[in-house]
Amino acid sequence: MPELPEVERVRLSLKSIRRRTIVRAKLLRADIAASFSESGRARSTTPSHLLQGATISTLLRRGKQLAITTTDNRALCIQFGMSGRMLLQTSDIPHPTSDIPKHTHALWTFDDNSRLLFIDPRRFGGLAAYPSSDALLTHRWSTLGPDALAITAHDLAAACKDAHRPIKSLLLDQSALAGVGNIYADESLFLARVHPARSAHSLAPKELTALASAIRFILQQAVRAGGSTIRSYLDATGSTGSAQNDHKVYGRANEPCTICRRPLSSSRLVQRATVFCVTCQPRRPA
DNA sequence: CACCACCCCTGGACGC
DNA sequence: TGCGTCCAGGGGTGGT
Repeated sequence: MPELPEVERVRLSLKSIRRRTIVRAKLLRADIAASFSESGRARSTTPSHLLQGATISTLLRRGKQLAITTTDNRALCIQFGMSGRMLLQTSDIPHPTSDIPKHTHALWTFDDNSRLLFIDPRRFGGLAAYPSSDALLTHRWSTLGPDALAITAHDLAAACKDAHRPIKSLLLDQSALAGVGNIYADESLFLARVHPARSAHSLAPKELTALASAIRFILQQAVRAGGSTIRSYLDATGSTGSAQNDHKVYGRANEPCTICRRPLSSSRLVQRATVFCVTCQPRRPA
C-alpha cells in the first residue's frame, strides 16, 4: 500500500538509474499501461512511449505518483495502487528472461545490463506515458492537490473551506491533498487530535495548523524510517521500512491509546477502516 | 457541484 | 491439509 513515504523511498532507491539508457522496454501485460499524446488524448502504447531508447534524466514524485523523465523529455508516470512495486536488478547477477517474478507487467533493460521491473499482483496500479514532462504536468498532475509532504496550514485551510464531508474523506482525496492514504490519514488525525468524522469546514484555524503540521511530521518521519512495511512494501532494492513501528492507531483497534490508555475505537468511514481515540480525538473541539 | 457507494483485483488470514 | 470466506484499499466511474 504505497503512500507518499513509500513512493518517496522508491524514488530515492531508484536514483542510480539516472544517466542509464534503456535499450529495451517490454510490456508483458498491455492493460496496465496507458499512453497519451501532447494534447492528452489516449493512444496505443509503443515501446518508445515506455522510454525505450531514452536516457534517464530525473525521478519526480507528486503525492503517491512517481515519474521517470528522460534527456529527450519523455515522461513515464508510475502509479502503485495497492500492491505495485519496482524492482531493480543489478547487472552483476545473471537474469535470464525466464527468471521473472510472478505478476511482472513491465520490464526495462539498461545499457549496463541491469534491469528494472514493475510488479503489481492486484493490478490497481499502472503506467501512464506522456510525450513530455509538460504533458504529464498539464494532463495528469494538474488534477492533484498540493503535495502532502510540505502542506501548509494555509493550503489545508483552502481545501477545507466549504467542504462539508468528513475531514478524513478530504485527506484521502488526492485532488485536495496529494500523498495521504488510509494509514497516514489516521496517524495524522490522531497526532493532531482531530476526530476523523469531523466536517472539514468545521475545523478551527488552530486545528488546521495542528493538522497540517501533523501531516508533515508523520510523513517526514515515515520517509526517514524507510516507509511502512505492513504486508508487502519493499523499495526498489528490496529493503523493508520500519515506519510501521511508529504507528499509534493504524492496525491497533481495541489496543490501549498511547496517550490515555483507553481502548482505541474502530469504525468504517468512507469505506475505509478507521482507528481513532474517542477521548483524545473529541467529536467537538475542546 | 459535492459527495458517496461501488467496483476492479489477488494474497493472506482465519474458520471449519 | 485444503477449501471457502472475508478483508485489505487507491482511484475511476456513475449515481444521488
